[in-house]
Amino acid sequence: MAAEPKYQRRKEDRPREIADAAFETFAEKGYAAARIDDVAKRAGVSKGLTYLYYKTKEDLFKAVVRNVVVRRVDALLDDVESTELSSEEFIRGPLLTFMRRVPRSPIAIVIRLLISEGPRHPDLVDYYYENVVARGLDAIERFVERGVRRGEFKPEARDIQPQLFLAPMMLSMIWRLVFTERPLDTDRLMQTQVDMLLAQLKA
Amino acid sequence: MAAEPKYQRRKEDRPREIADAAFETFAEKGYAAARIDDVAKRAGVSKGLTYLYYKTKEDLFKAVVRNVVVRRVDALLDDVESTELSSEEFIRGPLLTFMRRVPRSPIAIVIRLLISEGPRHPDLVDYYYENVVARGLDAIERFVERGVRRGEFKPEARDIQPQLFLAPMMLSMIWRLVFTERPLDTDRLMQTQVDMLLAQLKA
DNA sequence: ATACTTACTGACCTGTCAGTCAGTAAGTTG
DNA sequence: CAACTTACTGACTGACAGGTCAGTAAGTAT
Repeated sequence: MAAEPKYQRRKEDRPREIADAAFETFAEKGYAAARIDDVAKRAGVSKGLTYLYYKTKEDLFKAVVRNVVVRRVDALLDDVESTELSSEEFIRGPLLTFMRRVPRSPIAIVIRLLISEGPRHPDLVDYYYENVVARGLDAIERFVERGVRRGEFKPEARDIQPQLFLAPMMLSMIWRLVFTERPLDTDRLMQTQVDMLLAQLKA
Repeated sequence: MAAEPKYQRRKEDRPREIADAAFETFAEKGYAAARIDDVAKRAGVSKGLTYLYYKTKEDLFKAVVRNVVVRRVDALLDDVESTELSSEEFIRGPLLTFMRRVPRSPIAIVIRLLISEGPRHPDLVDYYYENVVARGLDAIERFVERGVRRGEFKPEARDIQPQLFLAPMMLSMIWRLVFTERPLDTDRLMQTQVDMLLAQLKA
């Protein structure tokens, strides 16, 4: 009976496994109420190992946010940008789909964490702003600019704040986070916003 | 030298004083990181006294939210409703002002607390929904309805979701909470939204 | 004054949890 | 197989903070 090993040594995979477990734990309990013991148990690992890869709970938290962010946002933005549709088709298609997805995605969880813990982690907020918000806003602005150059949008379209596209998405996100089971037709919300914006933008 | 008293007994005022101090402390640190000792010190009171008026930290938290909510919302909604302006004037005037104020008001702080602590206090979330959100949405719906009956808005206006009015306000709130010092022209944001909505609503 | 009630204090108790580290065993090298 | 490296474990510690309560003194009644 070759006593099966108590654990495997997997130096490579541990950090990500621990970070994933931490993400789930933070998502459920929030930062303060999440125990490192829980994270470790979830990752199928001892508490001590967590501290081998992440010096402190705060480090782990930052790693989690960065991790989720880079893994998701790049993909999302990339496939939204590479398209040859007309501006209106693009807005009604890929962009709308993107906006619908975000409130249910892990990004929403990260936002919640940033809202509650942000003030005590200003560098994280900066990181998030530069890697998500700024890039997203920029993408929208470049898209509008392209529409204007193509003659699909009128020149005044340039004055529209990109945040106007995201406002209903934001509301939907918060709504879902807080009033989980209260109904809200978020699709219609974003649909209408897009209709209104197109009415303003189109040449 | 009539040794001045160490404290005064003020049974009536203590609860509110403590709740106010708690609100400030929660606002600064969040629920978990706020210490009852801090709250007590801020209220100029001993830790023990806090526990005379509020059985637990959680009780205190709930009292704080309810307290802030009832004290603010009634006033806000009331003076928005009692007006004899035309629908458009009303939207461009009092409603816009209201929307501009909220993100800087204590309501924003309460929202932050609800976002982070909501999941563990479902009754608080219900309370907040019924006393703030539902009433606000309802007010908007009744307002639109009135506009339609007066012939100022077209009948399809009834299909507009009231949340569309609030979306940019929501975004402004979150923006301020997270990216405190990053600029965002929130006034213009809401102004444009109102313009777009009126374009859709007007007969 | 004196006796009495109770708002209020603050030292203490206790459970919890981030962080440590001596020890163990998985895997590797010769 | 033995000697060695190091990924990994889990019992332990120290600090912190929620909650308690015996004692104190402010105010009141007689």
